[in-house]
Amino acid sequence: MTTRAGRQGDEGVSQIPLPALFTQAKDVTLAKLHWRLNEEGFKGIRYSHGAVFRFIDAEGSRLTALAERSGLSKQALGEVVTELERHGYVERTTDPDDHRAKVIRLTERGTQAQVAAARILGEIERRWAQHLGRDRIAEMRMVLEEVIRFEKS
Amino acid sequence: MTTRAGRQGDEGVSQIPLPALFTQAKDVTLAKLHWRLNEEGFKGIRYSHGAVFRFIDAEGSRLTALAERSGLSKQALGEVVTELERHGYVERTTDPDDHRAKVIRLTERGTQAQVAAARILGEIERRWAQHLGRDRIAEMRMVLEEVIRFEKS
DNA sequence: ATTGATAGTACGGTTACCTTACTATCTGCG
DNA sequence: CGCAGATAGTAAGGTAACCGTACTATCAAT
Repeated sequence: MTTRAGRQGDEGVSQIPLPALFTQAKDVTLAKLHWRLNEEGFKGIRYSHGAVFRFIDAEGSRLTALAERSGLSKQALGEVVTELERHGYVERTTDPDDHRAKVIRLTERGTQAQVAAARILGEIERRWAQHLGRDRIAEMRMVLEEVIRFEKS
Repeated sequence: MTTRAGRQGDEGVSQIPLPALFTQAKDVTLAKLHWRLNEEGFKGIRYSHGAVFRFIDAEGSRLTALAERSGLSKQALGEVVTELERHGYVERTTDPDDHRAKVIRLTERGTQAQVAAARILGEIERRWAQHLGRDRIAEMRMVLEEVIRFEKS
């Protein structure tokens, strides 16, 4: 018995803790995404900006709506929007029907970035599927979703 | 054709982006781990403290060694150690052979926390295995590791 | 017209890191 | 031996990504 696994109650055995595994997976994926975005000329986009790109409506959304959908506070989201505005990815206009509210809308460039990000993430996943197995990646997705749902309930 | 998937080039389709999936999986796992630790009386342990618990040697380790293993800077790790010291989980003693260096060692309580954390993570994983399938969780682990290795190379 | 809710902003705080000095100590060489 | 250069750790200050608690502007409803 040199290095055989699976004695009896041996479960995980893979030594590396789950949170570290998830964190590293997230990190390598995001690193690649942002590297590619930069490569394609979408400068100044950072991790936190995803909260806007992921949840904004085509016709624009209110700050409060984006905050709720992303689970961030209004302030946190406000800062993100300000940065994206500075970089020309979104614009803030006062809602004509409600002068308290502002509508945040993707600019042409912002839409391009959104499309590019979705495409790049798709490419990353497809490359994984090619190298590690299409079914295995699909399964990983499903199991991750189930795990999240399970722990949240 | 109501809601059937798998037309042609349809790959991920699961709408939720991979980084979000990984992040949520990490978050729910860590939330549960720290909740349980607290429940068992291990107070004041935070996410970042894992860098010490995961990488420290039984005979104690130097700050520099822990920093290297965890990928953090010496300063970042120094702060973490200071906090763990305040909470009584580790102690810092000057290395008798090299007075520049200090040896960081788990206290009795620190070792208990380390053991508890490992046990709890094992329990979490076992529960997933019971509810979602033992093989599926094992596969998820493997695929995650492969994905990480793949993107890092 | 005032009162209470709502949209967004301002200000300050926290966590988890980082970089750039700096001090103390050790090691090797002339 | 004595000093140069490396190494261990600390100090100071900065940044990113958040948070909560005010506060202002506006709206809606009596």
